[in-house]
Amino acid sequence: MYFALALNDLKFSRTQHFEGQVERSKIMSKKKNKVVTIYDIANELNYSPSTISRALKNHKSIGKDTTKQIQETAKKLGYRPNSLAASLRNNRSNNIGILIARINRPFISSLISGVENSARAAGYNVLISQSDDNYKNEVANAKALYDSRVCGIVASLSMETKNVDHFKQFIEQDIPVVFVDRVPSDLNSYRVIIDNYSAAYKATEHLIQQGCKRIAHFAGAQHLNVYKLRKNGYIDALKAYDITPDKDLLICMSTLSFEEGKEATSKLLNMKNPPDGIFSSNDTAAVSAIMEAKQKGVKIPEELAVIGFNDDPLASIVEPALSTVSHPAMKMGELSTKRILEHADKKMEKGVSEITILDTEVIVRASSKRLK
Amino acid sequence: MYFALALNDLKFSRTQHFEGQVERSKIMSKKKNKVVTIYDIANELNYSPSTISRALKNHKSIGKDTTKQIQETAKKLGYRPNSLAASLRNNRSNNIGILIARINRPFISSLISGVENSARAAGYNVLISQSDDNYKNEVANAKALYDSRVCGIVASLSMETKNVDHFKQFIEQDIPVVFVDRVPSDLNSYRVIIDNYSAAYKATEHLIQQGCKRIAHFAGAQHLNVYKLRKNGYIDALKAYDITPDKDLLICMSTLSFEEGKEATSKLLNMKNPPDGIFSSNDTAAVSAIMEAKQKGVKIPEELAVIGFNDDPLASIVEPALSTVSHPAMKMGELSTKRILEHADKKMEKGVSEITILDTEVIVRASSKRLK
DNA sequence: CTGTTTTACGCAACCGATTGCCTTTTATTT
DNA sequence: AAATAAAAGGCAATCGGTTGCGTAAAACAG
Repeated sequence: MYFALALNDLKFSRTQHFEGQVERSKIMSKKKNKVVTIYDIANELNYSPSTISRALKNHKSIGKDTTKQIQETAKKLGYRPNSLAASLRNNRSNNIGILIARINRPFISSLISGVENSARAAGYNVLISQSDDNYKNEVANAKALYDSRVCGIVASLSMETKNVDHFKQFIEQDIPVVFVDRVPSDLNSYRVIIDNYSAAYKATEHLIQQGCKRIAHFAGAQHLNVYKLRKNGYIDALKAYDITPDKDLLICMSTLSFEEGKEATSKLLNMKNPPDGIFSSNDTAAVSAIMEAKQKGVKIPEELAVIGFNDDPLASIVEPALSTVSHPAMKMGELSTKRILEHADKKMEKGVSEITILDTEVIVRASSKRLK
Repeated sequence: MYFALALNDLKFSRTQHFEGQVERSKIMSKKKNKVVTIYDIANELNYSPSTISRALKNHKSIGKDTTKQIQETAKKLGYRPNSLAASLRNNRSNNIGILIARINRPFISSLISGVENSARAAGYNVLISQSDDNYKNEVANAKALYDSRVCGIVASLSMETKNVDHFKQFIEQDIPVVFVDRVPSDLNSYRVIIDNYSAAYKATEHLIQQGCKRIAHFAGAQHLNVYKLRKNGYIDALKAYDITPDKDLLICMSTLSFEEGKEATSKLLNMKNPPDGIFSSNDTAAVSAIMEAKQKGVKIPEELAVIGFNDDPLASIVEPALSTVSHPAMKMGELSTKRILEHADKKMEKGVSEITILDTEVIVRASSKRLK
């Protein structure tokens, strides 16, 4: 009897280096920073660690009462699962990686916010990385996220990215990749986007309906399909209203920055035949256009109507307030997380992409309101 | 001879469940998604895994040549360390946690950006969590970050936080906690802040020097020391210039939101003896004041000079451009990371906090420029 | 009262890197 | 040349949770 009890007591203690370890660990357990593991629960209740593990995740092969008892004891002891251990064993963490160009931009930080909210609600953590719009950084960050065994990634391409091979490592390991906004067109993946073409079409159409005849467009880097689609929407809207696109009014920028916008506006306004409207692919450049025009004494919207894209906070502050196109960043982040979490349940077919398209709307403010 | 070779070949293969495993693993290794581990390198070069591990981190007990050979082979085989395994063993990851109220705010997203840049440069990842200015979320997020074994955290308190016990778990485990901006005053930790008192003093002084006699202040929640210090700086500046602080001009807000600012401004302007200057604890409320004043036909800065705090992008867009106080968010993020990375080298004394204070400057723009 | 299924749980390998201690070999000292 | 020190590397335990397989006992069927 004595032996049986003794054996029982030792049954699930971990293999130890030293003979005296049992005593030592008892002492240890008095220290406050001792962390509780499933082995401690196992010892407490005389179950095996496997039973504890299963009970904690409500595995059906463990009895109802046992499960309850174990879960209560776990709570009583203040057990906190070591996710590193589980991740190592499963070769997958519960971290979602985010790969974007720059965190401190309104659209992106709202996107991240959306991802974070929904990820955390589901018990996942969020790892961020920014490439600073640099291709090499993007590749390095993709490696780093891969190495930390993220269970999925949300990505928006850098301005420089043309080759997307660095995402293939994820796809090969069946790690879901969700591209948002700036997405590649030739990779088997999830995509969460807006209909850039029709958004641009509607924005341009709005300017036309306000009486603009010569509408300029600030286009972004054309290898990024968001900007290409916006440009196409712009051109097709013009054509639909029998306006011949004028090459001089199509300004291709590389970053759509404040400076680029300012300079472009300056040139446009100095033309012998200046535009009476500008549709910018982002709000930053649009705001710079407004400020430059005002400085030059050009009346907005009477002489120059302006509409931007994104609905950044700036848009409602600038004067006159900037008309723009809504870009549901937060929502896009939430949907991206959803795609990743759902992915576990299904098998993605090779060569198939799942695309989620969100609605946008033209937000009309003073900068383009010429009628009435 | 035959046996010796055979033994040698098997020497470092992991313990396997099945007899036929050796063949099987050879087949496996042809699959492209086989991941290379130190065991593979060990087998390749006939060294033990421990030697590989040491060589890869340039441990001095491994010979120079051996180390070189191992590192080259590692590269050749495309070895990528499994940080989960290392983290489990060391009970610490190389993830830095960020705990803030809201990601999509200019100051915060720049702060995160600074943390991310410097962390990644040092080979660390960044985990984010936002509390939405809710105390319970903050506590839960702290738990989550703790559970994922971050090696340090950067935190800025939520508006609601009064009790900071949820940070003690980190300190007990010697995990460095760096508070930024909204810091507690009674916790043994690192802090990266600006001198809020003197920044506010200087901002208020600036308004006085521009001829303001009745200066109002938009104060934030007073249990957060940033806002309390700004209020104190404001009051002391007034006193220094023999202006008696008027209680009616001291508006305590809870969130310093656009709406709160608008409402407060409206009330102030309706007073029989309205203020001729406003020093706001943030730019959002300051901008709302400008807009509200303009709408009421109050001239800025002639009838009402306004200065904000933070230098958000909005500040230079609003018209007239908002004077404000710079808040080096990016820099603060970088310094926070630095504190965490340095922490490993030193021992923090119980009861001692290390505080880093950054310079700020008053940025004078049109909204407060009354002279000349 | 046997034979079969189900229930409930234990065993031990496993994930991959790290590290204290030990052994063997080589270099240095007296 | 003997003794000591230093260099180079291996052994095996360890971190903590997970899981395929095996088994004893209980429930059920016949």
